[in-house]
This record gives sequence, C-alpha cells and structure tokens, in this order.
Amino acid sequence: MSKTVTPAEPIKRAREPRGTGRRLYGAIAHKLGAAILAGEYLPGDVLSGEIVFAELLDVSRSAYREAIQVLTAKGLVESRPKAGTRVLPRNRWNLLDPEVLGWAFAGQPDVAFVRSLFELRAIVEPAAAALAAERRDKAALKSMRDALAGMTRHTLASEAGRMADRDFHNAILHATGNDALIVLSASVCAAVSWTTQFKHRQRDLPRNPIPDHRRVLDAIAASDPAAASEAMRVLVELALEDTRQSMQV
Amino acid sequence: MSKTVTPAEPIKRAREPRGTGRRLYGAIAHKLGAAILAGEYLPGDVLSGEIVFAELLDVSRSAYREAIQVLTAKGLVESRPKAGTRVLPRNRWNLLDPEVLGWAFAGQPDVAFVRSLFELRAIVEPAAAALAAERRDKAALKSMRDALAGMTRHTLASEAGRMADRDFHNAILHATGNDALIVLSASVCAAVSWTTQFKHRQRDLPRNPIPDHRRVLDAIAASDPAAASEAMRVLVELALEDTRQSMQV
DNA sequence: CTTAACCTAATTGTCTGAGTAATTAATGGT
DNA sequence: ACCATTAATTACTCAGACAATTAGGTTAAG
Repeated sequence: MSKTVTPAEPIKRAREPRGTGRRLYGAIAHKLGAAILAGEYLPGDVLSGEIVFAELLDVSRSAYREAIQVLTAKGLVESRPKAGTRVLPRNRWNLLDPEVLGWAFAGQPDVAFVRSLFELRAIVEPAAAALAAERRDKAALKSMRDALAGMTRHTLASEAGRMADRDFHNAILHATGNDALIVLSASVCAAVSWTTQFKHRQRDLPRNPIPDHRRVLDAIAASDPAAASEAMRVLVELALEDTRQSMQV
Repeated sequence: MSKTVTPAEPIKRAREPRGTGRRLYGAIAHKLGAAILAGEYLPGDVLSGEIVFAELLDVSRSAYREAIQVLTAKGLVESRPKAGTRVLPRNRWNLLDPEVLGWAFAGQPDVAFVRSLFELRAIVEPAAAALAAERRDKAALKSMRDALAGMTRHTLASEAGRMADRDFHNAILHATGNDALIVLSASVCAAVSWTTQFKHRQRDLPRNPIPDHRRVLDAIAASDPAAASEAMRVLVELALEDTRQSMQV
C-alpha cells in the first residue's frame, strides 16, 4: 500500500562527525537515502510535497530539492508535477553506487542483499584475479604487497587494517586495466569493508585471513591465472563462511 | 594541465525530442555530463564559478546547481567553497551508472572502454546464465521466450528489436534472483543496446543472432548450468567479434 | 455504457536576489 | 622559516514569487 510519508524529525544543523554529508543537502540526502534503504519509506510511497517536507525538516526548499536531485540521480525516487516525488521500485535503485551501498549498511542490512553481494564477488573477483595475473606490472604488484603488509601490521579489527584489505582487492581490480572492473572495485571494496566491519561488530575474527590473501598474491606474481582465480575463489568463499556465521546469512 | 572552462553555447530552451533530459536541470546535466565523458572538460579542470557559468548557459543558478548535484552524485565533479567545482579523476566516475553510460555513448565512445564493457559482460553474463539455469522459474522462462520471439519478429536493426534483445539479457539476469546482478543488468543492457546500435550504424548485420540466443535459452530451460554458461560465453564472444569489425576495437 | 477530449487545481520546476558559512591564500608576527 | 591571523573568494542556504506540467475529474460524443 502506498501512502504519503513525512520525516520523523528535523535535520540536526550542528556539525556532524563527518562522512554523513558535509553539507546540508548532503545530510538530507543521507537521511532520506538511509531511510529508504532501511525500508522506512516503501516503493510507491510519495513524499508529502516539497513545501511541507522541507518545512518539517526545517530547511529551505532549495536545499531539499538539491537533496532530491541526488536521490533521483541514484534511481531512488522520481518527481513529477502534480504527482509528487515517489519512491521507485527496488529494481530501479543503483544499489552498486558506493554511496547507496553506504546507506544500505547504515542500518541493519538485508541478509539477502549481503548474499547477493558475495555472489557478485564470487563471480567478479576470481575472474579479475586471473586477468590481473596476465597483465600485472611491477607497480601493481607493489600495491598488493604494500596492502598485504598493512593487513599484517594492523589487524582487521582496526580501521587501518580494513583499509589495507580494501586496498588489496582494489589493487587487483586495478591491475586488470579494465575501466569497468575498476569502477566495480569501488562497490566491491565498499562491500568488503562493510561486511568485514560487521563480522567484527559481533565476534572477533575466528581465522587468520593473511594466508588466503598471500596465496592470491603469489599466484598473480607468478603470472598463473588459473591458480589466481582458484585462490581468490577460495578466499571469497571463506569470507562468506565467516560472515554467514556472524549474521545468519 | 588544469584550467577553468566555460560552456560553448547556451542551453536550447526549446522542447528537445525527449530522452536527453525532460527538465531544464536534466538537460544541463546531460550537456555537461556528455561533455565530460567526451573529454571536452578534463579531470582537474574547474568550471568557472556558478554565477558566470549559469549566466553563460542562460539559466538560473538554481537549475545549474541542481544539475551539478546530479553530476556530483555520479562522481563526475566535486564542489568546494573557494576552490570551485572541478572535474574528478576518471576512476571516481560511476561509469556503470546507466545515465553515465548513456553520456559515454552520446559521443564517439572510447574503444578501450567498449572493450572493458565486453570483458565485463564476458565475466558476468556466463555466470549469470549458469545461475539462471539453476533457479529459473516458469515466469522467467516466459520472459526469455517472449523476448526471443520479439527479436525474431522485429529485426535487430529496429528499435523494437534492440529492446527485445535488451529484454532477453535482462530476463536472464533477473532469473538469477540476485539483486546485485539485477542492478548490473541495467548497465549491461545499456551497453548491449548501445553497442548494437553502433554496429548497425556502420554496416548491416553480418550474422543472424537468433541461434546463439536460442542455444542459451534452451540450456537454461533444460536446467543445464554448464551448457548455459558456455552458450552465453560464445554469444558474448561473437558479439565482441562483430563489434570489433565495425569499430576497430 | 464506453471512450475521448477538455478543464481545473495541485505540484513540481524555474527565476531572482540577498545573506551566510567555509576554505584557500596572503599577511604579519614570532 | 614557521605558525597564527586576517581577508577575499566561492559555494551554500534562505526566502518568495511566478511559470510549466500533469493527474484526475468533468463533460461531451460515440
């Protein structure tokens, strides 16, 4: 059933920590985007008119409209005169957009969606590892080695460690030299760090991830596509296994 | 070298055919987005301030700013007080966003980028076909059959035929039941129709695509993942071959 | 009764102009 | 040479008016 919805509370104008949205319109977009991803506003729901909604958020219509343009650009809503702006069906959402992904993980993420992401990783990353094994140059290998060193030094429980993990997967996708895959890296890496953070939020790491990563690196360094692909396949599968335990996926 | 850039000419206010951008801010976003994708504005370039740029486009600052929010949401530009709004490096662009993809193909698309897209298809679509073979239901099979019938009835030279082709690939990705893959479908299908249109722009179709598609459909209907994957692999490879001939990829 | 054309009202879209806040770059003191 | 302070530039936010579009109801015709 589609009904017209209103915001729960005004936007906090106080400077927020950072990352949510440095500017007012960004904060609004974040708030609404997260609400939509959390299922607070359902597809088909229409956001009560610009004037009343902006009024309730205690912001100007300009700022509200600019936020709506952001959501529109990401396929979350659509606005038409007389009809209002309504939440689009889920299949129109750009779920792979890094920012949307962030909104999805701002709340309790849907287990089915997390499973989808791992399935995507299971498809893309082994293939990418194989390509990387064929095309890697010295610079790319150095990036991977540095990232692995970072993962070893800091643990995955720390922010720095998760960033190193992200860098590792990022370096592999970059080594493919494929623009489309590199763009996917932004999404995949976001998924990696979010799910990793999730695992640690609930229990501490049951398994040392370094050996898995090292096998991938060694295969790529040895220019062995088949081995790289297989090693990466195992890595993603184990990661899924860990995640499954901690969030009943 | 990064310099400050200005628009070439004002926005045509007359009602444009359709599809470019139904609203003024959409038209501005389309114009600027296409210009950026075409390399007219290079990464690092800064768009001369809001006031002067909007003035030169002959639009209000509101409309201009809303357009910039769209580009920002897609990772093409970034705005900061005192620094201006500048074009971001290419690796920040959301190249898989359907709208960005459209802008990329609005001009002469980069051959390396087209090759990247085919490589992505070659990775994703066979895997998706395999998953579809495992999980397809009657409704999904019907969608595929209908799409294939549409491709047969209209030719691929017509818009309707290309839409049917799009529907076919779309149906397969939907049949996987994987949200992440379904989102990718929007991008992949855009790539499919754009490249197909490109092929036909230069020479007429050298080969009948129906048998290739039918083999995929039959394998999925038979619940044979390996055969579906292989059939799809061949299909994408042949499509790449055709495209390679007509645009020196 | 169904269908098509028309009108109206509601809502988003666009414009203008003013003032605020953030950030960079220059300035001056230590 | 380095750090705090200041100034200037730019995007950001606000307010209010008017225009353009269209959903939905109304009327007329088939």
